[in-house]
Amino acid sequence: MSPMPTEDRIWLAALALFARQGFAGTSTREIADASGLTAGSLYHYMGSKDDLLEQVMLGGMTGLLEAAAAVVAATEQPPQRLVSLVQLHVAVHARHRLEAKVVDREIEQLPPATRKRIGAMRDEYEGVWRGVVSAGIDAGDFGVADARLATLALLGMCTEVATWFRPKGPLTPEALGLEFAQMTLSLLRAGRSGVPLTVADLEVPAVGPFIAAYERRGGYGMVGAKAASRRGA
Amino acid sequence: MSPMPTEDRIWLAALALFARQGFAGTSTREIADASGLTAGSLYHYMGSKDDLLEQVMLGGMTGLLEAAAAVVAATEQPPQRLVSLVQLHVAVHARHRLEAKVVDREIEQLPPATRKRIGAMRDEYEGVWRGVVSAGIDAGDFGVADARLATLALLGMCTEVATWFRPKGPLTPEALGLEFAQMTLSLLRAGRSGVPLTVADLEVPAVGPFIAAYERRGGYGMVGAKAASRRGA
DNA sequence: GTCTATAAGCCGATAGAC
DNA sequence: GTCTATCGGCTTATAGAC
Repeated sequence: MSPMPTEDRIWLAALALFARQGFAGTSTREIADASGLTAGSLYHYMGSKDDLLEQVMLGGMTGLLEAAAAVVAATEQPPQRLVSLVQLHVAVHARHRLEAKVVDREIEQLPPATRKRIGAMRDEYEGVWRGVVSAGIDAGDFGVADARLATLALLGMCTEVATWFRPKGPLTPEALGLEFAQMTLSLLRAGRSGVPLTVADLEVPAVGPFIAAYERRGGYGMVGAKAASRRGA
Repeated sequence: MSPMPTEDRIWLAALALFARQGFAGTSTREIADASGLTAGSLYHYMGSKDDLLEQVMLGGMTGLLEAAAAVVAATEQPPQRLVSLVQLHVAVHARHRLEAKVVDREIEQLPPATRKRIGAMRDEYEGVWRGVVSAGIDAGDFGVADARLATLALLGMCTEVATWFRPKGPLTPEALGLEFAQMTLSLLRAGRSGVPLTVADLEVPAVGPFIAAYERRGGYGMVGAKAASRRGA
């Protein structure tokens, strides 16, 4: 087995520590220890502790936005779109739960400029969901009245997956996404003329490619951005 | 207007700072500044920064557990029970969103002994919900198959309220709780022989007394526990 | 590419004056 | 009850040897 590159060891160590203890609760020495380095050596790979967080957040949000765009491009009707968005969000929050937890909880730790940028991306992502829910209500696909409230409820239930999912649990990320998609349709009272709509009734594209779209840019593996980070600084 | 007691100013300042920046991201000097004191004076009121967090978490979880017990005592059928649990949880997470956010996110920051204690309380609370969902499935009130999954989904959607609720928004905490209760029944596919059950069909006790049960012990106002904290130390 | 050594500053907490 | 002053330790980050 080939030894893991130092960059990746740092990335994974930081992700695990930030997810468990929070960004502010993690010292550079802890990251160094967990990576098998000393504190000073860390700065050969990263610009600063802040830069490291910025890259985690930017990578995660970029991946999520691009994957959501892929979902919208591959589907047309609100029910299919929403089912795919939920499957994607849940599977990503299960497969990459450490990264997702950091992205979801550490926005306030970013320096103001970056915080605004990430906040805007978060708003855009939420807007995609709300747009689909709204369109579904207008088209008579969903029986709920308040699109904003339903969207917030759905995002909440899907996002919290990152806090409780365990890889050794009974369900794979993809199977979990399917279960949550069904609960989503129930919550929205999806259906027409009193006949409930279930996931089984729908032709839904496979989630795999959407998860792949997330991992293409959103996953780890681009830690070698120290140069880019220094250029930006 | 009577000036706010120093204890309460410290409590509210710490709550606001812990909620926004996290426990680890907040210094005792910041708490002191926001309370109109110097760092040293803080220790006339608290044993340590850890003690302060412990009191927030213990107070919040105790309040939630006692209020949930009041719900269980005041209702009998699973649908009513769950509707009341959701109304309570949502209204408390809206009315006391700073405290709720801290309780929900800062468990890992506690020293191990306290962490275990709070973790056990959290498990107990989740167990109450799961028990009601399970009982409802067994009784034929709910159409979902997996009680564990449904419970996690519901707790997730209700807990996230603390992150997005704004007091100046369109809904009061109580009205929001009612909307979430309805979405809960939909998600669970509540009803019998194909006829959906709505909140309007149920006789549900008023939430007010349950919220009051939370606030009796769970709210702020018992900061004067420095003595108690010192006794314990 | 990794180390040691260290700078400069903030941290939680205490002592003691008033 | 609040202050000032301060301790020892830990923080992020850099410099320079190897």
